[in-house]
Amino acid sequence: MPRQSDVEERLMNAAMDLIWEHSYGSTSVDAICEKAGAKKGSFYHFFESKSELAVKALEADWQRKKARMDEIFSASVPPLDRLRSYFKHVYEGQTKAHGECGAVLGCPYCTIGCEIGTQDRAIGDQVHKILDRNAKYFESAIRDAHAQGLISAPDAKAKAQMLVAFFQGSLAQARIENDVRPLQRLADGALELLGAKSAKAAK
Amino acid sequence: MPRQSDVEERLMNAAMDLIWEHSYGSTSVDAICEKAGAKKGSFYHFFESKSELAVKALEADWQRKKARMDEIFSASVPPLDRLRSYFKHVYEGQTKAHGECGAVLGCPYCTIGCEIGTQDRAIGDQVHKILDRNAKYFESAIRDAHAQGLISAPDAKAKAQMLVAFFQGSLAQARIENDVRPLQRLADGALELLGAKSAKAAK
DNA sequence: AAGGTTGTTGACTGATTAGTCAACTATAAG
DNA sequence: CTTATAGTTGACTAATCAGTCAACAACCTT
Repeated sequence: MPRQSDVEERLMNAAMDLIWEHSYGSTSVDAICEKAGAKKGSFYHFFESKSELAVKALEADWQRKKARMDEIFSASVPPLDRLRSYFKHVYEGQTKAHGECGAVLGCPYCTIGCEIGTQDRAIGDQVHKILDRNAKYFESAIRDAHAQGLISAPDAKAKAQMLVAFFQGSLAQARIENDVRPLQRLADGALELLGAKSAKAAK
Repeated sequence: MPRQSDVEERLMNAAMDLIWEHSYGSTSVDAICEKAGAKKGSFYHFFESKSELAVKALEADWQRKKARMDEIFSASVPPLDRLRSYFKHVYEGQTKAHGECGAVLGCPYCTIGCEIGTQDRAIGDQVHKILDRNAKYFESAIRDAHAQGLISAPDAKAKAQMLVAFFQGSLAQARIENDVRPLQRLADGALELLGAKSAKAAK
């Protein structure tokens, strides 16, 4: 097997960065190639279209984050602490990105999904799939919290969807306002939404 | 004063329709002109750029909706009923749009804001302003509900922001999944989030 | 009916877009 | 060392993009 290269990975990373910071529509293949230090011919050697790149880049991005998710949502951690520490992690990540690029960027999946979900089914489905995976972590934490009597959530799936909506809405708000403040109260708001007994008491 | 025309209005309406259904980036000035039955020269007679059109179209869109908002959020209506009937109104509007164009389109403000808020400050600020106006309706309904002892919300503004996040998140979810289901439980979810005493009891 | 203002037209520009392609090069297996 | 394969290159389309412009038409005021 001849020459091995990391151009494919560099292209996906560059694409995620640019699309997240700007948007899918305003990110050109040329710009992605330039940022990745690759030529257009290489781009189309690895991907058959910009759309296909987006789908694969989204998947790769999720896979990169998955390990961290598994750690944060470890079953060995008390369920509400999982949520607390996840929201803290998100807040810190957003704050860091803000420092680096001067803008609060919100959730890349939701932003891309809203932008082109109605036009490009492949990308829309990919985003949907990833958000579902994310919701599963919420769902099992909620189910565990219910089982332990920490909250009352007989329908864990429905509660998880509500929590995802609140979470994604907060991220969208933060992106639009270019302000991390809506994300500061993410954990408290989530616990309040779940009706956690000691929402305010818990430090 | 010579010839009066409705081309300006037609252009703004066409722009909102196309941008809402597709996206800002994938909506060309040519497409807007075609849908409005106008020529490009006319476009640039009324608007100095695509960005300026977007700002004005957003404002005009909000002004069109404002009367309905004032009616729904009338102080003569019990506060929680205002929210209930608003969410019902949104659900019906989304269902209707779905029937007409085959896709659940979510909130145009949020979608546009997420897409280009980081790139075009004028559009981002306009979206921010409109979403703030929307939140004000929630806020006063929540404050009234608190005053009447229907809910406990000492900080009405914070609660309203949470509600906006949940609301916008649900709309984003619906757009991404192309499914109105996340919007069916909007009213119930909102009342649950607000800790309304008779969230489930109320029909 | 004259003149000035407002609105309309379509052809135009130059930049940018996604995507193509044939020739080229590096490499690892035989 | 040979050769098939994987990866690289840059020049190339053809379409589309936002925006320009000078000439033209309709209308109100006077």
